[in-house]
Amino acid sequence: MPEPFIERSQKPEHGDYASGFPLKLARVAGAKPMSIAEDLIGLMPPAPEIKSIVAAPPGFINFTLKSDWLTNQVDSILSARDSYANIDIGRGSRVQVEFVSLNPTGPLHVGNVRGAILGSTLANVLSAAGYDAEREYYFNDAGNQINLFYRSLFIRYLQALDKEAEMPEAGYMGNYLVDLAGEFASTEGDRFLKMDEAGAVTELGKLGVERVISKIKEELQLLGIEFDSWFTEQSLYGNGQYERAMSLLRKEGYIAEKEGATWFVSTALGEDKDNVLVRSDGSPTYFATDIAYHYNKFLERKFDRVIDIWGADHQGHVPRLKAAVGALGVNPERLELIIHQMVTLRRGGETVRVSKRTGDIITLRELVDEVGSDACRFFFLARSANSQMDFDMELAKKESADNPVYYVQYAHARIASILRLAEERGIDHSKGDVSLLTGEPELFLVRKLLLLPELVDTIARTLEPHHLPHYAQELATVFHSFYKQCRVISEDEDLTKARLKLVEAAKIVLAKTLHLMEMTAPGKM
RNA sequence: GCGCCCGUGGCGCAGUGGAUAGCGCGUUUGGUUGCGGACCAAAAGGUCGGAGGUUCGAGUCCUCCCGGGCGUACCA
Repeated sequence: MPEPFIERSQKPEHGDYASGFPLKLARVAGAKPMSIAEDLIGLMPPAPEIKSIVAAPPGFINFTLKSDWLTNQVDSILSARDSYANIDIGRGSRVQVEFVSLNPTGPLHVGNVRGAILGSTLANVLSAAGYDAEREYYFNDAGNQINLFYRSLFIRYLQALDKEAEMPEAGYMGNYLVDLAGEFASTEGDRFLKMDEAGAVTELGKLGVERVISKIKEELQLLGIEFDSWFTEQSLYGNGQYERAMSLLRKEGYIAEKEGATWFVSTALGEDKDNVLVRSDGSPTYFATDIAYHYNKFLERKFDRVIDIWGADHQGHVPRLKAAVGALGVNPERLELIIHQMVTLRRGGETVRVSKRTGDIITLRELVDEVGSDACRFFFLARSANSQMDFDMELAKKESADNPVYYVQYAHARIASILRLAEERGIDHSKGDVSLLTGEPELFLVRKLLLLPELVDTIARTLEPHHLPHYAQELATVFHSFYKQCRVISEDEDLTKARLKLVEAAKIVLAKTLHLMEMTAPGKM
């Protein structure tokens, strides 16, 4: 027996909502879809919102809403204002969105931008969907890479003070480290030369990490991104969480010692192979600390839902982390991973390498300076996380004038301009009668406005924010079309007031959409 | 080799198993002596990478093949 379902009609001719349920039911019922549709319609009680329910070949049921119910929604939008499209599917449950989480060994580059934009937008949408959403940045301030960073910085520091020193093998060669070391040479002087080298490397290194993190914060701000929490790997060791996570795994029988190392027996959970947790030299792997980190997320901080956003280069890590979370006694479905495909950056068709270690990078700052935050966000957001993207900076700049970004924002500016004019003329539309909005372009616009709450619902469930820019563009199109067909401020005072209400509602919805994407909604352009 | 992702008009992308596959850019043709022309209207342009299969119905699900990306570490 199939489950009944109803969905948005794909075309206006099919009403507002439609169901292909009779087609599904025909299989098991052994009856003709059309007659099932008609029978079902006969069983449905009349509803005040519904104008008509009709059967349509080959067996759909189409529902059309009443115009006065639709236009009344304009008043609802006006009274909801900024909270319009806020829904409550989350019921206040706690969800954590962790993203970017780049190690503090260098500045953010374009490869990190995609995750940053995805994560911040998702967190916004989840908040609107009634979740208590927390944005977290996790950074690795322990382990191999950070030691290498410490050493690299120290060598650059020595060089900045005209000492002979050679960079370590595979060290961080980027110019930013040279600059950073130069900064420290002038602000800190040569005081690190006077202590023992190991201490100096660590102390200078810590200063370096601090500095890099504050730069990362600044850069994220350029895209409007702020985090609620900055979580350090060190803290996992500081208060024993690492040990607790490991001993829990051990207690559950998922740990084995072999070949001089400590292993997570993921084969017991259907994985292809086991994974090393503690190397034979006694140091924990990234995997081990990631398990401890997720132990912290679920068992210490008790998030109901955890979303990690990773690049495709970490995709192979997903099954074993899920297995590990399960081994900790947490339902792995509570951990959701968004894997976004890689971004290749181009400049006029030429691929730009984005390796931190070789140093040839285009930073987030350069990207935002050249292309602009709004355009960046729209561009990156419009593509589904599953598809890889080429980002050509030349093209992005060149096309920006004909960009959907400006098309959408222009609609908002236009609306603002109309409302400004109405205000200048002293028109008070607060008592406007929305039932006068009977024209097709008006109702079409109302229908479009009503989609946003459903979109928030969809995105909160599917974690696919790329629908947002597409909706924004459709909404702008419908508004522009309405604008062309319906003069807002006219001699007809009552109609003017009614239409001003509609226009203001459109402004609220468009601004909300832009703000969910963390884009600006300009009053003028 | 194996695993994950992608392949949709010239280009860039949407498309919760459903009705005639959509949108932007580009191309062509029109449009305002009124609220912002950064706009609107219309047209041309598709055997949805290929072949099988499941289904009343497949761009969507399954199998195989082709092409591209990313993995496949006692790196992160």
